Amino acid sequence: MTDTENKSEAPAKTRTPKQISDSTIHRLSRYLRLLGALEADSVKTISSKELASIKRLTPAQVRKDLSFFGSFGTRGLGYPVSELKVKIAGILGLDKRWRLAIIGVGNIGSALVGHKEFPERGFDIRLVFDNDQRKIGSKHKGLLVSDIKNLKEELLAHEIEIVALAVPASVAQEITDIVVSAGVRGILTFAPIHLNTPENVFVRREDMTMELEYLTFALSINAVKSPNDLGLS
Amino acid sequence: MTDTENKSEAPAKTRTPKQISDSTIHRLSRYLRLLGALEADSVKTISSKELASIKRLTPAQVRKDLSFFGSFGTRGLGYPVSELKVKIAGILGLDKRWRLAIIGVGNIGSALVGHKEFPERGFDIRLVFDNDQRKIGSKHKGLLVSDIKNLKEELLAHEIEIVALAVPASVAQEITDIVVSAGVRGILTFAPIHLNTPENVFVRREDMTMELEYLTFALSINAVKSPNDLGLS
DNA sequence: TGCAGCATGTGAACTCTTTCACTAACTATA
DNA sequence: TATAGTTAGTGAAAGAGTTCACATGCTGCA
Ligand SMILES: NC(=O)c1ccc[n+]([C@@H]2O[C@H](COP(=O)([O-])OP(=O)(O)OC[C@H]3O[C@@H](n4cnc5c(N)ncnc54)[C@H](O)[C@@H]3O)[C@@H](O)[C@H]2O)c1
Ligand SMILES: NC(=O)c1ccc[n+]([C@@H]2O[C@H](COP(=O)([O-])OP(=O)(O)OC[C@H]3O[C@@H](n4cnc5c(N)ncnc54)[C@H](O)[C@@H]3O)[C@@H](O)[C@H]2O)c1
Repeated sequence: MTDTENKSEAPAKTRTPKQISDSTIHRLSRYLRLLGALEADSVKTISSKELASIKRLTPAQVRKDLSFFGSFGTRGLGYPVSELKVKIAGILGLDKRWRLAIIGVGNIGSALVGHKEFPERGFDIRLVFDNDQRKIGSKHKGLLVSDIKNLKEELLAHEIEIVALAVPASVAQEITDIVVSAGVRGILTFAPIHLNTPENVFVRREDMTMELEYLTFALSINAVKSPNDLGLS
Repeated sequence: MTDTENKSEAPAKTRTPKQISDSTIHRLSRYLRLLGALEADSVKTISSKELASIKRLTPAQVRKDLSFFGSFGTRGLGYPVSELKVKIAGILGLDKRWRLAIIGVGNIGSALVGHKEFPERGFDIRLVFDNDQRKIGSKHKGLLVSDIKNLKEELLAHEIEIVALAVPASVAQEITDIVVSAGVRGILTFAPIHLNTPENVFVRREDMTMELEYLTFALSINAVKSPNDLGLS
């Protein structure tokens, strides 16, 4: 920790390094998707107003998000589509290809293995693991299923950077520990439990039940109260 | 102080009805999961401090979340596990079973159909749709695949309340329009595009690519800068 | 019954995020 | 070259969400 001498009585001259928020990063992903579509349509420039139209965002939001990373637009004109796309990709770390492994080739795991969008966006699934003898050694959509027993060695050998965890919750933590010991610092998990990991490992959870419960909450409130608002979308 | 009897029987004069945040609802889901596990272990009471340990939450956060909905604990003791579980389930609208339909029985769709946790948590998958003639009429994990042509009629007939959309992005919007016209007000979508829906329809998006890009952003920053902080977790 | 200890519930402070409002800067046109 | 029109960039204000801090009120025990 530490770093920054900040904290004195200085009223912050310039919003120093700045902390980038969770939501800003997610929005960058969305801008990127839209820019890809625009580029395919040969659109040359786009204004913050048009970019904002991809959802219920405001032009100011778009400009602020981008301003954290630099000045990419031209006043009076807008942003150059192709250029901005490259910039955002760079910000998100997508100027390189990433090596992934899928652990657990069950319902979710196989869905991931077959997903065409991943390689298109820079994610190469290099390894697939399971502990089921019937699956190990078999080809799964072109990928040989490896034995979970060799998890650490194979992750290291293939220099895997990100792992998608699609195993039962009961074994998610123990597998996580091995994954972390293999130097993997990015985990996308589908198990509905909290994973304990060191500070420098990033975990994102894809929790469908949680999202469904968000919907039931919203629907229940709305059924009882007024038919709109509550700010949920 | 406390709330003096203003006019009417309106509670709280200051902090008005209040808006419940997105994050509070998600945390309630997580509390609920933990409470289920605790109940299974015959734990009788739990303090906000212990509840907070499920992640990087603070006891104050837990208490604040719950306080939006009432006073469920006992000072000096904590919260009664079983009782709190029922209360939170009620808040989230889980005191009833919900009728779901899955649209698109491809990679993701079949994963959802086979997922055991859904029925356990109150979600009954009643219908499954596809437009592929080879799939229509066949049984998929016990469920007959319906023809997408009959979407609206079947949704209405079965009084479907929530739909999970697992179709290609290219057809997601048109299917959404039909779904909405059938009175469905909750949608969980896996297509990586923004869906246009009326105000009173709630949409939640499960976007794996976005989460992966969050990881690549975090990993890139960390590779370049200091090996910790930046507030990302 | 009284006392010590403990954990809730909550206004208030604080921090983070979004929106506002204005200036700077470029394009297009005449 | 001047001028009108447009839009990015950005401090500052406003709005949300989180954390603090403490009084309140319960439990358990002597
Ligand atoms: N299927 C869904 O729609 C869905 C929805 C939400 C959450 N999830 C979660 O995603 C995870 C995976 O779900 P699923 O439906 O794919 O389950 P699944 O049972 O179909 O697949 C799990 C796979 O993991 C393998 N496995 C089990 N133990 C292992 C081990 N120790 N090492 C390696 N592999 C092991 C199994 O052999 C199996 O292939 C679970 O945690 C589940 O709760 C699934
Ligand atoms: N598979 C993944 O891991 C993954 C990851 C992220 C996002 N997604 C997204 O989830 C969605 C589904 O992905 P998938 O991998 O399951 O795709 P898929 O192609 O395996 O399945 C799509 C299914 O939808 C059906 N379908 C197509 N058009 C239809 C129509 N008009 N009406 C009804 N059914 C129709 C197809 O027959 C097929 O069964 C896509 O939008 C995809 O981008 C998938």
